[in-house]
Amino acid sequence: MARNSGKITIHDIAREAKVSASTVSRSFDIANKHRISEKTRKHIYKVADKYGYQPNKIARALSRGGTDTIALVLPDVEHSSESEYCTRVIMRTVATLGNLNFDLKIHTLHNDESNCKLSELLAKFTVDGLIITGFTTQMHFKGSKNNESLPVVILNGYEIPSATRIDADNVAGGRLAADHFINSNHVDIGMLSGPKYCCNALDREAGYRSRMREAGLKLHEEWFIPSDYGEPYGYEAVMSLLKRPSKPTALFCANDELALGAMRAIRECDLKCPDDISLIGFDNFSAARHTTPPLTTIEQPINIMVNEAIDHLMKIINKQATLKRVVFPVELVERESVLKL
Amino acid sequence: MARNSGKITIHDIAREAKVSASTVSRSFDIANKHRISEKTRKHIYKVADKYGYQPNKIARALSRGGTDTIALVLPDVEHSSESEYCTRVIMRTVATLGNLNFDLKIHTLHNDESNCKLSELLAKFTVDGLIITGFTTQMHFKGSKNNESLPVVILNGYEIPSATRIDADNVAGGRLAADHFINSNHVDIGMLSGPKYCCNALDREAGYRSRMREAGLKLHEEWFIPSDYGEPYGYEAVMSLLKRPSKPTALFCANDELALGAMRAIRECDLKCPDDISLIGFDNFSAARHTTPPLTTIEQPINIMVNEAIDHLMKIINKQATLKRVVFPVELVERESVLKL
DNA sequence: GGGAAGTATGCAAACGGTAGCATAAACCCG
DNA sequence: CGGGTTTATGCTACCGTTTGCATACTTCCC
Repeated sequence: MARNSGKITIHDIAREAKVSASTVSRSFDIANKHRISEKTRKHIYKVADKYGYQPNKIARALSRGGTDTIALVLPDVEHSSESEYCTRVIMRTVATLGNLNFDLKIHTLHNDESNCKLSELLAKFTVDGLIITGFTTQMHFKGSKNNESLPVVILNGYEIPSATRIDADNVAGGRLAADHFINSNHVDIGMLSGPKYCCNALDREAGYRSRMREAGLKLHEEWFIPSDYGEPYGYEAVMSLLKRPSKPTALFCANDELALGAMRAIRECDLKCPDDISLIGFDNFSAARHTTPPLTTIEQPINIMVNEAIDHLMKIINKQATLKRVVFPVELVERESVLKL
Repeated sequence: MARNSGKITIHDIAREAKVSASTVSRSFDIANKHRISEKTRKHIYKVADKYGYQPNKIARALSRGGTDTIALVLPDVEHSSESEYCTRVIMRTVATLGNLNFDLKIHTLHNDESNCKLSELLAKFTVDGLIITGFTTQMHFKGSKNNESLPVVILNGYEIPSATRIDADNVAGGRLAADHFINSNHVDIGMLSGPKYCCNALDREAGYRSRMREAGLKLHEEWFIPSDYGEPYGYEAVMSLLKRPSKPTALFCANDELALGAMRAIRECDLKCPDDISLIGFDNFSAARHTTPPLTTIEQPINIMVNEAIDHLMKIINKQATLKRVVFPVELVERESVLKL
């Protein structure tokens, strides 16, 4: 039995308005392709309003063959350090989709889905397209064999064959950080380099190192400390670092949370940031402006990136575009956590 | 033209397996109501697997009259202080729904939707139910006239007629905070009382005041400072407070972000928390354990509340339950931001 | 061994729209 | 004014499932 039985349908309106169902259908076709006289449209709208009629989207989807819904696929992490990132992406996505009259579904990925075919995911989620974001480690999806481009875009994540990939220029971000330290005359610099398995952390480190090399700076390997993302890890890393005889004067942190932990460690060792140790973070998450001192950090243009992701996804859905790779520039937002020597 | 043309359908499988479409359909009916011989089921599964067939959920939805998806409705705030809350609720919701084979949609509310009928929202979003969360100010939805209970639950938000409401016991939370200060022998206590229009802040304040009154404490109205939620507001409030001749020895903050701002202000005035001013927050968001000092705060059982919301929503959808009002107990998690006098 | 009871399957009518084709009406213009 | 073009609408066959009812086939038991 239909759960929504009792609902009024296009036929009720047609009967009441003394027109055919097609006419009613056409009068609700937003893209006014099928023309209809303004008079009947008005008339139909009046009847529809009177009965509170709304076209049934499911029937429409079945008939048209598109759900006007896309899914945002996120890592399945309840205690995610990424909560701010997730929320920003979600909020921006619903806002942008809203203008396009698209809906948004949220899915997380379970292990048994991590190596199925992307096209199966689309069917399973009942959506027209996918934005997969935040998966920084390798994924094992199978693309389409015939190399047609699927309506899938990877946002800030590990590459998937036959899907468009959009992310921030993490390498450039690393270079920017190194640059800023170098311009402030720091020489003994290190890095909380983040997770070894995480592509964005790796890129940030690569950029940082390459700029250091260019400047002829010595790379002290013992000052490159990998760890998971998360405040406590930054804290621990810096705590252990500060016990050593020789310390860097500046530390680039692969994300802001690590920097937060670093700050706490510095404070607890009765040192001061930036006087004793300068810090640069990455992400410019909201807390960064309220730390003591406010954190200098690297920002990626998340909103723009999300918009681009959606824009391109729509083009693929409408068969107006295919594969693409976009990298967005990042920028350094300078606050007070770096000391000029 | 159907966008997903070329997909293989139940009829393809039927033809290939030399059975009727109904038989294929029945073999995919999880709730094995329509019995089918194990032999043919196996056979059909084999064929289906071979062709990678998945039943089309849209057609199923149309036929059955239910989408097996619900929508989570959130406030439309990109720079939300609530990002951690949102993410936690979203993550918990997808996880729980996943077990029920339900999908999750995310929607925000625009002004033009703020006073339509709930049943229209359900149709517009194409979902079987709604969880509306985080709207702490009054909403103007119209319920159902015939007083049947709609599949809508309000989680942590302002009441809506004819919808189930679930939230934390904010009043008790306020009492708990006052209690803790009182047990630590504080007498001159105040509150960053949060937004005046926000029902949970109001409840927290009411509980706090009532416990103070019971204990015979003097209510210094000038130490009750309302403001929006957000770190900067806490900072400003305490900054202005600290300029006054007489100050409280303890402050209850309507949420953790306010407490964070308060801590910063205290630090910048060269005072110390808790030595000079004790602080209690509300929410126990993740940063609370990493502040200096770690923040004593009140925690609401979000995961349990979300589960209850979904559980009850499912019951309404299946017509097994109606209206309900649930309040969940909160608890104080003690850390180091309160000084024992 | 023949009817009752149970089981496995097929048929066809929904579910609520959309859209191609056909038709009718209106308009245009030499 | 009559044929050509445009515009507005109706008819009907889908879209891919589910499901009530009918049917055919088994079992079973007296």
